[in-house]
Amino acid sequence: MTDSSPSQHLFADVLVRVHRACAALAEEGALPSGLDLTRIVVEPPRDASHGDMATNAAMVLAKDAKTKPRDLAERIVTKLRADDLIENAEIAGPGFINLTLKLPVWADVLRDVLRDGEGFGRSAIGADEKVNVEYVSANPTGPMHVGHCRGAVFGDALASLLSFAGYDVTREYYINDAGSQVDVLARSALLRYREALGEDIGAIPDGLYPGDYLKPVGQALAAEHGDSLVKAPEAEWLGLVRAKAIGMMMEMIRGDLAALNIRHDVFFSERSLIEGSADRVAETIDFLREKGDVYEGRLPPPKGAPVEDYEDREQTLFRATAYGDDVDRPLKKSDGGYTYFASDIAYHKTKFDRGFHNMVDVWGADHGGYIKRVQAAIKAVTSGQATLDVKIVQLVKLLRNGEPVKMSKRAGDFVTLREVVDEVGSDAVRFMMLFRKNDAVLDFDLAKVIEQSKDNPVFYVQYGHARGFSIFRNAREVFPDLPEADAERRQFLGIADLERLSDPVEISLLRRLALYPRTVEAAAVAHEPHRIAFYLYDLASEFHALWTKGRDLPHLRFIINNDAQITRARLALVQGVVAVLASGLTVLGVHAPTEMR
RNA sequence: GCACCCGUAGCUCAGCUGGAUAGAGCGUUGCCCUCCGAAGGCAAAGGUCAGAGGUUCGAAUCCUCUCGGGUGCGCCA
Repeated sequence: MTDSSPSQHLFADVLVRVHRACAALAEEGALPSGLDLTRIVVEPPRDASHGDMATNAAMVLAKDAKTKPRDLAERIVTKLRADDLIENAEIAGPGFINLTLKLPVWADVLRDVLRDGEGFGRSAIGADEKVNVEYVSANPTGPMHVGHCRGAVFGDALASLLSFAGYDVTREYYINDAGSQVDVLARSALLRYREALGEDIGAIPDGLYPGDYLKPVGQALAAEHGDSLVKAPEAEWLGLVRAKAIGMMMEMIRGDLAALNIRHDVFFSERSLIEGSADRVAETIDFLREKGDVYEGRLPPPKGAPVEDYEDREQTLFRATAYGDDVDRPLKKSDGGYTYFASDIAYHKTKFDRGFHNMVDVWGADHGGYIKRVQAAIKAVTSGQATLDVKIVQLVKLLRNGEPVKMSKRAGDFVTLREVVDEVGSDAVRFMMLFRKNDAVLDFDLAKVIEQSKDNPVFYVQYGHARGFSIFRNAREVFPDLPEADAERRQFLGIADLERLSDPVEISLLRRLALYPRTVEAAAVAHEPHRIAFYLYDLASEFHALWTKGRDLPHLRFIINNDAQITRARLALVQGVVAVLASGLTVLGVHAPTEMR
């Protein structure tokens, strides 16, 4: 295969061949022209005995072609058999076409991997389109706790995945620094300030933040202002103390994120929407009002949970129902300030104004009821030109040996993210958070994730990578000059006689490698990074199995002392596995170790 | 009451956006290994995909209803 496609995507290549076969049939008049080919897929068969790949082309096209699926399959098969990639094509079941590829195809796949290394699997489907991924966005009122960490890891991995798939990704954090919560923060900090000046403040009153983490803020304020704020009225110190506290909280949060190997490109301040020369929230409301999407009106009282101080009044409403939401949503509070929703509309409008037509928000499960209104708002504010996909991450149940972990009172009744990362490491946290679909609740067992056993997926996958390097180290008895550096080693192994990899288990492993680019694209399109984690687990599993086979069947060992040729080819296979494991782990933000300690 | 998410093996979960005989790990049971490549291997049992209808060549997947669990429901973010 000399005309390797830009994506090194074997499944995409074969799909092209199938399209070509259909086009040829159309030209001969055996098929109507202008058929919709987009529903045709080429996928791995459930059972390996069915061949290397299967396509549903005949079944999908049969109706429009006004023929029976199996008859049409017959014609497509004739074309496909003439293809230089395809060894054999057979019809099965209701009209599946099972394809067996020519053996050299697998050597070509490995050649691609050896050429591209960790870049294998990189895709261009994103076409450099801009995507904004907003995640974490925790309130700047304290350190991050475990509840935040799943969304943080998920968002970060999704951003990496989209980037790997060819999107131009911006990682963004929305700082909620404008609501009443940050005023509470400021009042809490002022108390710590008085404490730092030597005053006995007693117990922290209800409604204020009790955590010790505000003590450094108090000390910093004392150092900067002496006792000048003690007697000042709140109006004088509030803004100043608030800014200081938010600044220091954000520093702390950035530190927490850094411990998880997470960084954002943009930290967007909610306050910046209304401070300074322009009031972006007012502008946005005016914009919507001109479109007729904002009006003054009344809302029926909410059902279910009774609202204590409910008051039927006329208010400023966004016509969310015109865009798929269940009720219209208020934009102003009774005190005249904007609702959080109003700010959020303006905020998402700035994303659009900054050129993002693709947006992804990562939220906690408790915000699920908020999705419709924000999507409605984005439709209104961008005239349908932008899309927002909201990914909900479910709760994490923190366990230790199966028992729920008690909350630590000191930090203010929550387990901090830092405590967890310090205990089990960023790799374990990240991988386990991603080894589950985002919308399923997750049990996270502090004891199990650091276990060095097959039962621990983090270890299992990382050990696969390390085992590859262990094989390289042992291989130096046969190839003393096997290079240490990745690129050189890939080149060294790339000249191996890869066609000698012909044992069914070796081919099976190569088939798995060929699946990687397809997995990357599917995961990126679906916004589901967990698919990468599961793929890596499967790949590692198959690699370990092959290694183990060498115990009973010495001829299958990677290193065959009296046969440098086959050893080199198998080392190339190991290199392929190592490269893809490293690639996937990098996408997930997990370290790929060269040895386990 | 309404909206959204979920329901798959004893347990924890995948299932590639509608494909073939629904998979994996744990647990259970039975063998093998425990010298040549430590952090084991092989195999078996185990299913009304919550239930009932519908859509079509074909449904765990899409639609409707029912049951069961979670989340949320002006002026918190």
